Amino acid sequence: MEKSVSSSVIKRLPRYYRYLGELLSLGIERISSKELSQRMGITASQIRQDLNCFGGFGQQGYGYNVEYLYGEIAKILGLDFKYKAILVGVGNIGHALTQNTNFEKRGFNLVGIFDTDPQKIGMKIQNLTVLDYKEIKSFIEAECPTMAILSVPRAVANQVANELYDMGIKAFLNFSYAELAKRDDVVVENIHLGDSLMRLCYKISEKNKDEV
Amino acid sequence: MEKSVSSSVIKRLPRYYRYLGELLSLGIERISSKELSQRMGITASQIRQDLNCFGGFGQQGYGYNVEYLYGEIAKILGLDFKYKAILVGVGNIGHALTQNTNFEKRGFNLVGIFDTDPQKIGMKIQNLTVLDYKEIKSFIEAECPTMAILSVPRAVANQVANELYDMGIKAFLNFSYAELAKRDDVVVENIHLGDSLMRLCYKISEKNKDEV
DNA sequence: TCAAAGTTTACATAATTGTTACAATTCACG
DNA sequence: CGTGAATTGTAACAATTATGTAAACTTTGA
Repeated sequence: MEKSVSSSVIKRLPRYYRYLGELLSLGIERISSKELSQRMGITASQIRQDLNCFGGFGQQGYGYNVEYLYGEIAKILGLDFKYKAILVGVGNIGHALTQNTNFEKRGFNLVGIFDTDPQKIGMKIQNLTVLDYKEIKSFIEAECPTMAILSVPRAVANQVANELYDMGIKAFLNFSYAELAKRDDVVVENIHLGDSLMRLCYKISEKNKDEV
Repeated sequence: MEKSVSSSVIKRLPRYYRYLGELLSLGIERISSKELSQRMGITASQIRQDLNCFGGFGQQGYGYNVEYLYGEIAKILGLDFKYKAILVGVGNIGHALTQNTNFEKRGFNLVGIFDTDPQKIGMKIQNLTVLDYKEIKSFIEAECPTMAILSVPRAVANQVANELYDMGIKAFLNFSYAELAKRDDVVVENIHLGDSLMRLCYKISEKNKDEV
């Protein structure tokens, strides 16, 4: 097994990808770590070191080819393979996600939407129909989705996650305020909006202190 | 000026707050760093050191009083003061936010909602009416909000942020895919859903590699 | 009242992460 | 085709962050 790459590096990868995508759409063909560092506000050497974790994508005296690097990072992130995803819980956040997020460009393919609320079951969202949560087991058995977007109330989050786990889902994008119980064979990305708000609140308070 | 607390510590504070809130609702009066560490999955030593950045909230031989510590962290985060916030852009995400997020409990008070779309202007959301973005200047002058939740399309994000900056807003919760230009006197929390998806994609891909 | 058990605090140590510096390489251009 | 400027890749160094632990303090129970 290769030496694993530190999570600090992984966290930065999507940001590199984002910037490269923009450069690409601007028609820029090549970029040096120095110029990219200025745009991104991090040091050039960090960029070089980060990228070197995965191989030498640059060329001395030339820099990095934007299109090539963009493609390589996509491969590293695994965006070239489309994992099937389901959305569980059509709350406002869940609904919003389906509209705004371009899953296809980020490694996923949304194949099913589920809820328990009779009012929501049957609704058309994008090109999908909201299904009854009761049917989720047979759906998962048939479709074998890899990932579930969990957008259910806090109180039931862990229960639902456990049920899905037993049905074979080992990856979650968790929007619920609850913290999912940790398991070795499960990967989770949490999006805790409340935490972000509180961090922002802290920053504002700190800034105000300094100014007084 | 006191020595500033590292951002690693700050990032963890909301999570402590969340766990303490839960303990509180469970009626647990006191907790040791050891037990909390087991629940949270981090070392006891880190918990103690993190908390000690802000003062000695614990008592040797006793542990930490949950209610007291909860209150102290709220004070540190600045949640006891309610900053006025406005929502700019009633996209799906923006709309969802107003429904799901309990701003009041996280240091903010939502006082205005703005959009440019005539179809949305006039809509009632919670107890607020969506106002025309054209009116935002006079509104800001009158109400002096501290923070803006930016939920506008990528293409206009930086322009809107600049306009708001000129009107006096120096704190942003940014949901747009764009990266806001950095300024010294502005604080920003970014929520890049796409990045989270890609990180999750990476984790899934890595896990699959290991298993092969 | 006293001793033992438990726990924080404070600090020393270890591990991780980021930066600096420079040799090796390539490009650009006359 | 040769020289100089540009740029990466990488090793050594510095800074930050996390962990382990001894000393001091508090509670508890007999």
